[in-house]
Amino acid sequence: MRGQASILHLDLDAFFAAVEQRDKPSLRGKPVVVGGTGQRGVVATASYEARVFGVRSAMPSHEARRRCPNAAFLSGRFPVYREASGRVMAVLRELSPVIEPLSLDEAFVDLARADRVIDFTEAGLRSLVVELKRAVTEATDGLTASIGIGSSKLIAKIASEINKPDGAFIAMPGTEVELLRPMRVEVIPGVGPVTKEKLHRIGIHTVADLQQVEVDELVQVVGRAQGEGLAALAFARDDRPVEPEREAKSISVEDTFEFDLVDPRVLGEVTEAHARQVARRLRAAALFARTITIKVRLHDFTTCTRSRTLLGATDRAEIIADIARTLLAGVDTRGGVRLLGVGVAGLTDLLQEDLFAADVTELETGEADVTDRVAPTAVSRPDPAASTNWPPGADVDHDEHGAGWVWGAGRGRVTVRFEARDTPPGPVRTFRMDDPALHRRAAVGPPEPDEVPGSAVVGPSTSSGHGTDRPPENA
DNA sequence: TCTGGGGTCCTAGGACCC
DNA sequence: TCTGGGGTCCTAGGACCC
Repeated sequence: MRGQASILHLDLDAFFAAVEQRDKPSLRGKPVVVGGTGQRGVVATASYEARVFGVRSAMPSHEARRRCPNAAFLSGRFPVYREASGRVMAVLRELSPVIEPLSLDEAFVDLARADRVIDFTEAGLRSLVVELKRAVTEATDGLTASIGIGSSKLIAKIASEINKPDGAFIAMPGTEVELLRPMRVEVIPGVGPVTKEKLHRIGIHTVADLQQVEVDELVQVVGRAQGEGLAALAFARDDRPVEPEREAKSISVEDTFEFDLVDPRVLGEVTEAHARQVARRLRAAALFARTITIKVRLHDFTTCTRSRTLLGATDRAEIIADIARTLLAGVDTRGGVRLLGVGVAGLTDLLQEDLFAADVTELETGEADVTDRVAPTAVSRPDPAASTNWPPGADVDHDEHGAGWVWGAGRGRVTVRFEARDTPPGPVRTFRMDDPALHRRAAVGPPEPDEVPGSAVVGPSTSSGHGTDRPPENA
């Protein structure tokens, strides 16, 4: 904790859904749900209109559909979100070079290390917030953010939640403990459903309750690290710095299948495809990994992980794939596999090929891992006429009707609404999926290698700018 | 017809070393 | 012929975050 309210936390409001409403005029003011649209999908973001119906992040999509059948359910356009996020981060970086993005829609800023002189009085911070909110909205063509300012990460983050959406709260030094007192324990980051339940069981419901209890008792209930952490946070004691460049500790790719997979051959192919993707990301980051992990979620939702650590680090798809396959062989998958993941950890930027694993490199060499041989969705979706090529919300162009987005798809047909960010709500038309005049724009979802010749997709796709000619900032 | 995908951090036990 | 301690690395699982 610092003597000044010098940490700022920014949180974009209902970010994914807000981007969709920005780009799809007919959805403005209406419930929008972005997330997995399949049987096993969950909600990533719900617009505030959808939240009225009780739709929440992480809720299964079928439950969201039950609660709000009239919402638009969209599968998400991540290149577009990345582009908007990049613009917001650039605005923050103008304020201070010391920013720590937590995700696409959240970041901390260290105002104490700003390039310019900052007025840390309440009035000064208030006008900074007004200016910042205006800059974010301008840079993103209409998105809003909520901002919190305080003397620590804890307080800044909690403050940004207080007047959400499109709000701000400045917690001046000295007011922190009183601010926290009446709040429920789960406002403290790190207190999830399990910890909350444990605390409830010993009579702790509010931060005030937490302030009364002995550290030893806390440690007994929730463990050493968390107990001591909570005891400090209850009194707003938090000196965690804003860390601009945190290095990645692991890289992983996983996939939940529409139907449980049983066929060991198919599981092997998925493992290999994931391994290739992991290797590609390792190489893109110029990193090498020493530990290979697989994650298997079985039909009954039990999850197990298996890992092996090599003597030296690698970035080779064949080695990662071979070890992953060996690890998978040690798991009983006969009951069916719901999710399969491959990950790596122990990352370094030095190459040191494993002596034993070197045996398997003879299996395959060369550029075989540039494209996926098996797209997981292809194996999990036996139906070739499926609408996976036309995910709801995806950008399309029609030779005659122009720019639009996928309203829905099925039975060999695609319904498109023709509108864009700067047009009025547009008309809806239906086409055959193989209509040659109809084209997908942004590459969202399963990789389509033919669309991106010779290069992996890095950063926003060229089509994601919706008429802007600005180059991507964060590629 | 329940329950994503990408991560981080912590815990606990066993091997191994000094 | 009794049972040290500390430290590190590895593996597996789990809570939590957005």
